[in-house]
Amino acid sequence: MMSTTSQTNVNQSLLEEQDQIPTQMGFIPFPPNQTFPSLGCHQSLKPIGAVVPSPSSETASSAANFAETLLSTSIQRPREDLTSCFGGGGGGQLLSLNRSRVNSWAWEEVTDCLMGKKIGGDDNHHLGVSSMKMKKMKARRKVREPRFCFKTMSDVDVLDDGYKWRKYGQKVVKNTQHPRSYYRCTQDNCRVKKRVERLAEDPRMVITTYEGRHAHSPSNELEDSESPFELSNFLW
DNA sequence: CGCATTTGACCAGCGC
DNA sequence: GCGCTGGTCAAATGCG
Repeated sequence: MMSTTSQTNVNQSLLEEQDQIPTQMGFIPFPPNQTFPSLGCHQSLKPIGAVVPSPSSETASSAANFAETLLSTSIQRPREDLTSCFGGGGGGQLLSLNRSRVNSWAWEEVTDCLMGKKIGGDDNHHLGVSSMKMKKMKARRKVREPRFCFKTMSDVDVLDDGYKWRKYGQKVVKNTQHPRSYYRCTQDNCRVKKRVERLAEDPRMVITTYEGRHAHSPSNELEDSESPFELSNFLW
C-alpha cells in the first residue's frame, strides 16, 4: 500500500515521463485515490493511468470516447475531464501527441472499434503447413488489433485480470534494462495478446499493453466480489 | 505425462 | 541495399 502523497508524486513524475512511453501513446492519468477493480487488481497493484494510441487532433474526441468506455466500468470520471486529457479541452497536455507511422494503424483501428466495425477477420485457418507459416509471418505484420495499455505500480509483472495467458516470447528491447514479455490468451478462438514490461526509469512501474478483443468471458470465476460483469466489459 | 515457460532463430518493417 | 529492431515461432527445458 502506498500513501496518497506518494501516489500523487508518482502521478507528477508520470507527467514528465509520458514522452518515454514506448509506443508513444496518449496517457490518461487515473484519479489518485481510485482503484481499478475491473482489472482484478490486488491491493499491491496501483494502476495510475491508461495509455491509448496517440490521437490526432481531429480524432481526439473519439479517443476520449474510447477511453471513457474503458474507464467508465470502474471509475467515475467526467467526460469533459477525459476530453481535456486528449487536448480537446485546451491546455490538457496529458499525453504525447506524436502519431508515429508505427502506431497509426492502432489508432485507426481503435477508431474502427469505436464505430462498431469488426476487424482482424480470422479465416485463414485451412492452409498447408509451409504456406500457412508464410501466411502467418506476413499476416502478423498486417493484421493489427486495437491496443490499450496502462501503467501500474506493482511488484508483480502480470496482472491478475481474470484471463488465462500463455507466455510465448520475451525480448530485451533497446534502451531498457528489463525484458519485455509477450503473452497470448489461452482460449482457442481468442487472439488477444498482451505485452508486459517495466519502465526503465522506474522499475516499480509496469506497462501492460493489451492488443485485441477477448471473444469470451474471463476464464476464472472471480471470487472477487467486485463485479465480473464489469471485468468483461473492460477487457473486451 | 501434459502443460507452461524459456530462449535462440527467423522474419518483416523501418531508417539511413 | 543493408543493418537494426521488434515481434513471433517452435524446439528444448522445467515443473507439477
